[in-house]
Amino acid sequence: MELTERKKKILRAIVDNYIQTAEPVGSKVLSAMPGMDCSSATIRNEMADLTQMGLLEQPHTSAGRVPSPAGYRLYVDELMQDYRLSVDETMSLNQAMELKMQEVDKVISQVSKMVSKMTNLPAMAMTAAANAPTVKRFDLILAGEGSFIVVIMTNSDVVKNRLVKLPVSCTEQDLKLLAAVLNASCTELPPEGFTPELLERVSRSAGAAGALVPIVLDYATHVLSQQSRSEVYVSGQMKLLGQPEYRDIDKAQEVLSSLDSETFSNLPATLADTAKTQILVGPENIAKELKDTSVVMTRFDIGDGMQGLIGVVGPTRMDYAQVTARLSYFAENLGRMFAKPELPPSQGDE
Amino acid sequence: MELTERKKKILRAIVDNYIQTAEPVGSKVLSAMPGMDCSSATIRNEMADLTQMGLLEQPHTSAGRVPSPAGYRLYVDELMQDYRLSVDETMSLNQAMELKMQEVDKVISQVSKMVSKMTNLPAMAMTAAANAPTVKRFDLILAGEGSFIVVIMTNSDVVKNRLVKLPVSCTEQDLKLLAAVLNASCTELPPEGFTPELLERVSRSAGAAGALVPIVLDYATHVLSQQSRSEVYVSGQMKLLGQPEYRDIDKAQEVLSSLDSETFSNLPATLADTAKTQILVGPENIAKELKDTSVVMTRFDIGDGMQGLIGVVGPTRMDYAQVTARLSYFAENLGRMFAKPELPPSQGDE
DNA sequence: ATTAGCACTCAGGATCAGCGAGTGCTAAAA
DNA sequence: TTTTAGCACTCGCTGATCCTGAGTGCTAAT
Repeated sequence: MELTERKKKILRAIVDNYIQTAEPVGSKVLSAMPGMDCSSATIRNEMADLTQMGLLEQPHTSAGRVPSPAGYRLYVDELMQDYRLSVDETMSLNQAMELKMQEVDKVISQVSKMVSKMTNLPAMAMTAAANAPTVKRFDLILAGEGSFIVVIMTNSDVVKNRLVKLPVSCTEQDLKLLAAVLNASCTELPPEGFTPELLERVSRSAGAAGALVPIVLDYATHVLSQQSRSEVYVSGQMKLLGQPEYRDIDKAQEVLSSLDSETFSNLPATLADTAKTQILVGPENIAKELKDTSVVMTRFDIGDGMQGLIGVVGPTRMDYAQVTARLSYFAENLGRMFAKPELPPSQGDE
Repeated sequence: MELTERKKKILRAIVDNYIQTAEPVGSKVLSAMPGMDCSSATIRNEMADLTQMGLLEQPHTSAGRVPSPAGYRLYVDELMQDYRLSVDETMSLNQAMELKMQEVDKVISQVSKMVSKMTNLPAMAMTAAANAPTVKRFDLILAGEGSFIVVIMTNSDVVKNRLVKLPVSCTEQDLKLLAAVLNASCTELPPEGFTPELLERVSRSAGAAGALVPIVLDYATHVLSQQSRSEVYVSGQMKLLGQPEYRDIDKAQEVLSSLDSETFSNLPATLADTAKTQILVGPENIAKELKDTSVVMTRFDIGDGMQGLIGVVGPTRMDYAQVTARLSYFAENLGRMFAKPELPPSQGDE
C-alpha cells in the first residue's frame, strides 16, 4: 500500500490532534478541519488503510484512532511541523536561564530543574567527559593546626581541594618539595597511571613529606574518577502525574520508579551520535519500563572535550515539536554560556 | 469526660491497627484482640465517648473509627510503644551508612536519599549553621596561563576554591603579598564586614595585585553566604504513591507539589527546639498543603556549631514508633560520624 | 457496669439499560 | 475509479437500581 500525500496529511492531523486532546480522534472531527476537503467517509477509508499499514491503532471497535509507535516515528521523522518559539517564550527562557545560573552552583542539577520547568515534564541533565581526565597541577598548602590542603587542578581546569590532617609534622618547605615532585612525575597521567611503583618512587624522592604521597594520590584518583564519571540529574518526576495517561497510579509508579539517575547513566554511549537532537519513541526506549513513554534529548558542548545532554521524558503523546524546539534553544544557549570563559558558571568546586 | 485507662488502651489499639491496615477499625475486631476483656458492645460505648472527646472520627455512619489528629497527637505523646530496632535492621542501617558515605561526596543529599530508602517515605535532610561563618584563611595560587586559584578556608574548616583569570599580569610575589594582607585584615569577619572602605584599604596596601581584591572578596562573600544558607534536600517523593491514602492522583499531586526544598527552608527556626525528635501531626504541619500528612524530624550535631536535621513526610497514618526509632538511630550515628575528625565524610569541597 | 440483641445506616459492588460516538460496508453519485 | 451519503452495527460510558454486609446506636436484660 502506498503512502499518498493525503494519507500523510491525515496522519499528521491525527497526531497533532491526539497530542492536544489525548482522546482518540474520529473521522468526523477530521473532516471538519480546515484544509480537509473530503468527507468523513473518505477519511474513514484512509484511516482503515493507515491502520492496516501499522501507523494507527484502535483502542476498541467503536473508538477513533490513535497513533501507533510507528506512526509517531513517521511523524517525528517527516511530518512534524517546526515549532517556532514565540517572543514571549524566548524571553522567559532567557530570563529563567540568566537568573538561575548566576546564583546557583550545582549547574547540572539546576539545568535539569530548569528543563523540567520549561517543558512541564520530567527532565534529565548529564555531562560526560570525552577524554580521560588527568591532573594538570598539584598544590599543597600548609594550613596550620597540623593539617594541609591538597589542591588539584585537572586538565579541564576544574579545581578541587581537600583538607587533610597531617599524620607527621611537616614544614612548608617539605610540602613545597613534595608538590614539585608530584608536578614533575604525576601530572598528565590517566587514573590507571598511579601504580604502586610510581607511588613508591615518588615517596622516596619527596623527602620528609613522603608519607603524604599515598594520601594525595588517593585523593587525585578520587577526583579523576569523579570527573570522568558522568553526573546525571533527574528532576520533576512528579510532573508526569499531570499527564492524563498517568491518572492510573500503578502505571505512574512503574514509570516513575525507573526515572532515576541510574537509568540514564547507560546513555553516554549514544551521546556522541550524529544528530544533535534525538527522539526515542515508545518501545525504542532505553529501558523497558519506559516502553510507553518517549524521550527527547539534545546534546550541547561544554568545551574541553566535555559534552552535556539534556532531555525530557513524557508520554508518547507529547508535543514533540514544542519540546524539541525548547530543548534545542536551551541547549544552544547553554553551549554559548559555557563557551564564555570570563563568566564560567562553575569553575572550581562549587 | 474522663480518659480512663481502658479508653487509652482502646485508642492505642485503634491507632496501632489503623496504622497497619489503613482501614477504619470496628468494635468487633477490637474485642477479638488479645488483652481486650470486654465485649464489642462495651467497646462501642467507649468508642462513642472517644469520638465525642474528639480523639476519633467516623468516615461515615456505618464504618469503623479512625484516629483524629488529636488522637494521633495523644498517641505519639503518651500512648506509643517504643519501637525496638531488630538486629537485622540495625545491621542493614549500618551497612547502608558505611558504604555510601565513603563513596559519595554530596553528603546531605545522600543522607536524604538514605533516610527515604530506609523509611520508605519521602525524606528531607538539611543543615543549618548556628553561628555566622567567617573566613579563617586565604590562599592564592598562581596557576600559569594568566590565571590563579583562590582558596578559602572557613572557620568551620570547610575549604572552597575557584579558578579566576587574571585581569592583569601578576607575579607569585604579588599574590603572596596580597594573601598576607587579606589574612591580616579580612579574616574572622562576618559577611557584612566586607565594606567598600575595607575593600579600598586592602586594595591600596596590596600593591601590584590590588586589582584582584574585589574578585577575591566577592568570592569570599559568595562562599560565606553559601555556608550560612542551609541546604535542603528532599528525596523519594514518589514513595508517597505507594501509600493507600494517595491512590487518588489529585491528592498525591497536591502534597507532592509542596514537597520541595523551599517548603522546608522555613524550618530552621524550629530546629533549635528542645526535643531532639519532633513530630508534627496533620494540621500542625509546616505548610497547609501538608495538613493531611505528618512530619517526623530529628536533629543531629555536626560540630563547629552546625546542626543537621533529617525527617520524613508521610500520611498521618504512619508508623510513628518505627519511623522515630529509625530516624533517631540514624541521627545518632550521623552525629558520631561527623564527630570523628580523622575520617570526615566531606572535609573540603566535595 | 456490662452484654446480648436488634433495627438501622450506608458505602461499595454487581447488574443492566440506554446513549452516542464511531466504524465498516454498500450502493449511488461524480 | 474515486468520492460520498446512508445505514446497520459495535461497544465503552453513564446513571439508575438493587443487594450485601460491616458497623453502629439504643434498649433491655444480666
